[in-house]
Amino acid sequence: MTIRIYNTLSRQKETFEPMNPPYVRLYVCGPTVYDSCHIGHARSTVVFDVIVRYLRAVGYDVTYIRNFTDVDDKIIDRANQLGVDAMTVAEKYIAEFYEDMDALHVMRADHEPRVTGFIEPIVEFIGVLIDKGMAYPLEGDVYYSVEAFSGYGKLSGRKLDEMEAGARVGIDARKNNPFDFALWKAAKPGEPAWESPWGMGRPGWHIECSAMSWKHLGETFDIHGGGKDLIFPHHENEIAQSEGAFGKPFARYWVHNGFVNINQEKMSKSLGNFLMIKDVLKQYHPEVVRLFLLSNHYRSPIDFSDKALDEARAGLDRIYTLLERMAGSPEIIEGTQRTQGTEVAEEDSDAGSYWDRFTEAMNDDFNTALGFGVLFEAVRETNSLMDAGLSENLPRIMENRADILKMGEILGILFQPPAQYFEERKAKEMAGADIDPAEIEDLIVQRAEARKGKDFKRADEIRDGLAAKNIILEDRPDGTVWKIGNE
RNA sequence: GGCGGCAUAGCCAAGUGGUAAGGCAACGGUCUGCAAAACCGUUAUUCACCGGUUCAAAUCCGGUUGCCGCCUCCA
Repeated sequence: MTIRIYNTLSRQKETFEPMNPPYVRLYVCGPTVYDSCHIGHARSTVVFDVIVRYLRAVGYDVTYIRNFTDVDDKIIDRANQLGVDAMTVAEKYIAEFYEDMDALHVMRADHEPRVTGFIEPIVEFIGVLIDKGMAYPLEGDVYYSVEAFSGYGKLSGRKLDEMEAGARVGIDARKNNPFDFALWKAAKPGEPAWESPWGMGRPGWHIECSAMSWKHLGETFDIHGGGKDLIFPHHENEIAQSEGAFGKPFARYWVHNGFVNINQEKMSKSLGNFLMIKDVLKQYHPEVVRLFLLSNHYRSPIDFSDKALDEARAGLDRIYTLLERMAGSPEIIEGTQRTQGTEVAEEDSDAGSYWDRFTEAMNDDFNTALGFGVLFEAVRETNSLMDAGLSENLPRIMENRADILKMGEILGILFQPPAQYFEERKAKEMAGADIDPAEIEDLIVQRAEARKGKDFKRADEIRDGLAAKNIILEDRPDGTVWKIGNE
């Protein structure tokens, strides 16, 4: 089994060969906690969540590090606005991050270091760079000297002498080179500050990731991830710091996820169209959001819209409808119990299965969009087998069921009992709509009476009336259930 | 100005040399009192356009058009 990963550093897909199999060391840049998480944070976090789940599922022993930037200009600004201290702001948004990501079924990383808990190694790291002549103190700040690192620009494909200094930000004449960046910032009055050989201050933005990955994963590690926007300058600067300090390659594979646009526009402050995760979750089930985020390849842009989310929901409904159908079948429930002890043997006999096709998709640069294609094919075949005859097709149905759930586990969906999924989906939508469950139940009873008396006109009136409110009735062998439609 | 990406059916989307996955939507059929769900079938002789390479190209090369991202703290 070979996994191929697109490496930003080489701009091509490469065969993934960890330094020390089966160990994989992975570092992903986490959020700066100065505001609520938006849908873009969700994409990055969910994408790497899936990558970690997959690597583990195929046998790698992954050490996953994701940091919190909990001291920074923006946090300080926000604290000043609110009249609280920076720590209070950071704590609030770290708590929110966990709320949002837990809801989205994102696993915790193995270590989630915070900058404020990492000052000592950061100071140590800066000291190494100064000793090597790659950084210089300047009036209480410390700057990295980009000219001292010959590889500067290799990740983002830039050359120092071709970059337009000051294109967006005024040039600081004190620096040796306009692209020199701060490793340490002297404290201004009232700002959070720590002692250092250069005076009271705090770390620059980029140094934390070099220091944290160094302490947790070593001088060289396997995969470094983050959003595309971090390629320059953040990741470029991390490379300069870490390779400058240790003279060894830093991360071997660089993985960057694309952006989420909102109705075809980039999310931005000026447009005021930041879409927060917590707001999206008020309207859509978390697994719908995950399905949406994973329905495009992780490197492509993805466009958020109600229509796109509604389609994702229709797709997820389809899968859960099958699981619900299975949950209603005594043979399958019995089959589940029977096979529970024989999981390992089942996996061996899985050659050529949907799961195998799914792994092929995932092995090709984590192609979750293709993976969903396999999942939906499995759903269709399984429905078809159940239509054709449950008992004669039971072994195959059980096999498909196991594969579907296994794929769901990697994608981070299908974790709920189907009945609960449909209940929660209903609850989400009733929150914003004028729907009274008791009234619906009452109408269903009335309709059942009418049907019993062959008064189909009355029965259809009730059903059509509900349909007008986007409530769909399903008459099943064991009674009538209602669902909210996809409008 | 520099660097990079994208353009596939009504919509979303996978597919990087061997003859167009999957989802949503629509229509027809089976099932049903009628529906819903499910299944079957139909919906791109064609992958922005023009050239070229090749036995063979959505896929490689050159050009044109259009859209987008990055170029100092935004995932």
